[in-house]
Amino acid sequence: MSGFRIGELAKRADVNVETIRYYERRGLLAPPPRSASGYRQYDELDVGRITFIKRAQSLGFTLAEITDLLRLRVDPDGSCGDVEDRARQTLARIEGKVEELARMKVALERLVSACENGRPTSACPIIEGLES
Amino acid sequence: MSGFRIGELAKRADVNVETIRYYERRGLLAPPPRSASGYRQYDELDVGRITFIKRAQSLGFTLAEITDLLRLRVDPDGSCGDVEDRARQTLARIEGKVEELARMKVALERLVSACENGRPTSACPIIEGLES
DNA sequence: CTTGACCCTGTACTATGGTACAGTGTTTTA
DNA sequence: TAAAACACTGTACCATAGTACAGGGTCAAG
Repeated sequence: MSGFRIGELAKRADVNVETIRYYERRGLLAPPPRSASGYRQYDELDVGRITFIKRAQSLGFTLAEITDLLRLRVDPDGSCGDVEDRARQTLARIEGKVEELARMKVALERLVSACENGRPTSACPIIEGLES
Repeated sequence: MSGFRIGELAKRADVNVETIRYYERRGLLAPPPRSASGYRQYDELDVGRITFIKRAQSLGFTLAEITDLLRLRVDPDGSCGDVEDRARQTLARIEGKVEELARMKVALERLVSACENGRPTSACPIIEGLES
């Protein structure tokens, strides 16, 4: 319930202490209240905020995009659709990457089977197909 | 047919001149022959090599990984078992990336489908889902 | 025969997402 | 009460992937 300091928050959110201060500098975390001696005071909600940042990051959002997302959340005029649009854009990007990786995978699998057939490695028309 | 200089290669491969020299420094492009006056001489194949790098990069490979891929393609002595090993390692890496992207995709899809337009952002399930 | 476009090397700078001190002050614990 | 552990600010540093000069040399056109 009661507040804790940056080291404890770092442990709970499983990030580096420096990362928390970095997020504050970047504007991803609001400057928290300070104790009499100047120590940052955090609470449970801050764990959630960092979790949010880390999750969003793992979903392919940059810190700049996450800053936008966080700003949208605070904005009373922002609608859920705005966030959905951003998420859909990210989704499209991810799908494109998956498709291209699948193509690359097929090309490499063929290369491997060409090696198994004892073909000379100098002749590698499959990967060269990626060049055009 | 005939060779061309770095500016022409940059245009054809749609990259910056500096990027080409950077790739050469990084070992992604072999140092090309030089003209009498010291100008780098390129040919059509170099366009393909840069396209390959850019493609692989768009698939999420770092330049270090692409260096590996290129070594696989332009093998020094054609020891097929060695090449096969590297190909399999690269394949495993690709599969790992595909899985990672698939996880991101599923998470985002779930959150997007839970999102109903018209809700205020304070009640957006994408944001709520990311916090917990 | 000079101007402008191009190229050379080398170094410095950019952005992103942090991480690592240095030097100092504050709590905690043995 | 002293040392360890933690916190503070500020600055420097890391990797990645380039980009931008500075201060030259080269080459074709007018």
